[in-house]
Amino acid sequence: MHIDLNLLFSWGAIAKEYKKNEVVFNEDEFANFYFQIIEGTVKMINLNDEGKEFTQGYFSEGQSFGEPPLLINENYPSAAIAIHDSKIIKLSKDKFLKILDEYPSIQRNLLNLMAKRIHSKAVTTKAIINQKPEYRINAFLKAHKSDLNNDTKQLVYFTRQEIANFTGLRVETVIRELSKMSKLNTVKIINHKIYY
Amino acid sequence: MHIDLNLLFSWGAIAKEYKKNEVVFNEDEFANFYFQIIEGTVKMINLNDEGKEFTQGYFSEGQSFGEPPLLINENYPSAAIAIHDSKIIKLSKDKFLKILDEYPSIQRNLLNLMAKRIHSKAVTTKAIINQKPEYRINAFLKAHKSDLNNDTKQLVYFTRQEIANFTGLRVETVIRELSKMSKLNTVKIINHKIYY
DNA sequence: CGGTTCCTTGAGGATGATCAACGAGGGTGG
DNA sequence: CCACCCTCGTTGATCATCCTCAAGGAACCG
Repeated sequence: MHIDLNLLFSWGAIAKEYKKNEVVFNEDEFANFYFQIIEGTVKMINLNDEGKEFTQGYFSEGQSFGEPPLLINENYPSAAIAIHDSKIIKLSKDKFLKILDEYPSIQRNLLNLMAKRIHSKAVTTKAIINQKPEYRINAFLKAHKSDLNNDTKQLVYFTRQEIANFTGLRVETVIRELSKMSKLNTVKIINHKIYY
Repeated sequence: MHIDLNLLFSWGAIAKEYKKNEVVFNEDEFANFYFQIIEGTVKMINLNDEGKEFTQGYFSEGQSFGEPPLLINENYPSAAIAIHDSKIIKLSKDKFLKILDEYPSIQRNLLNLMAKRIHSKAVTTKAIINQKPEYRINAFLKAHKSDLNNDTKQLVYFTRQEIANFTGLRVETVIRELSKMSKLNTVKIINHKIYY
């Protein structure tokens, strides 16, 4: 979902620039703003005690993120960090809630977006719980396939470290598992690049 | 969230009885109905290839479940099974969607519910990914604490098997971990019952 | 061409799963 | 009342798997 930029600006939203690796909000911080990406990419992550990173999701151009806590007066369960230089539009919580009230179609879009997110989180959790690294990686690759064309394998634009962060595995495990999978022809690896 | 029963009936909903262990819907089945529990309890689960069960959630009296696929034309990512004899109200998908259109306040309630679900799924995923059994169990216990009173420990109404299914661990691990935790006084175990 | 990020491989170890066997409690019907 | 059953809890031994640590190689970019 995304809300029309002119509408956002007319309600007093401002665009803010974030440098690569800059924090948009932190875990356990209270939610005060609606965020929508104009350009760039943001990741939502959790860090555990040992500093291991788990990625909840990536968001890019045209996408909003971090809405649920706005609706339920909660703190953010994860941190948001720009992974490229990004331009992000911010609107205060109360204005955002007013927009939802005034524009039923926006509220409906948001509802559908939430439904999609829940669905994909259920799928993700299911894959992660399945233990076996191969399942996790496969599920990740399937979920993040841009094109659903089955015939030809497509380049995967994620590093092995990123796949590890998404699947809760370690890089080395991802590497070893991917090379197993390439032997079984589940993926193709050409010149270190992954095709799925 | 729950929708007023009279309203549901006036739109043609019917109440159906389910026996203990009866399937309400299966994983990968297409979503045709809105479900709301009148009495009883339903669990949403996934089974992996080896038949190991992972619990996505429990739902009881007054709660609805399985809504997201209705909104996005998707199949169910998990199965729903009655864990007690239950009475559940069913309303067809198109009628449900019409209700959402006609009653903005219901749509808004659903939106808030979805926000809550996403939030708690994020928290769950975070805990599970944290690897360490102790974290997972602790997070589970905290999330399912009925009362937020910190002073006195309360009885936990889950079997060790259920905790295992929620956390993706095995029963034996849960048992061993719980007895470790009782030595550290994180939980109390009296006569096999868990207090947290 | 120097630095940074990413990928790769091996060896060793910790940990949770698995398997197997048994104990404990609660409810029901004879 | 007690004998049985069924579900739940417990314990120990062994095993497979993924993590950890360490070291080095490859690709890319200004």
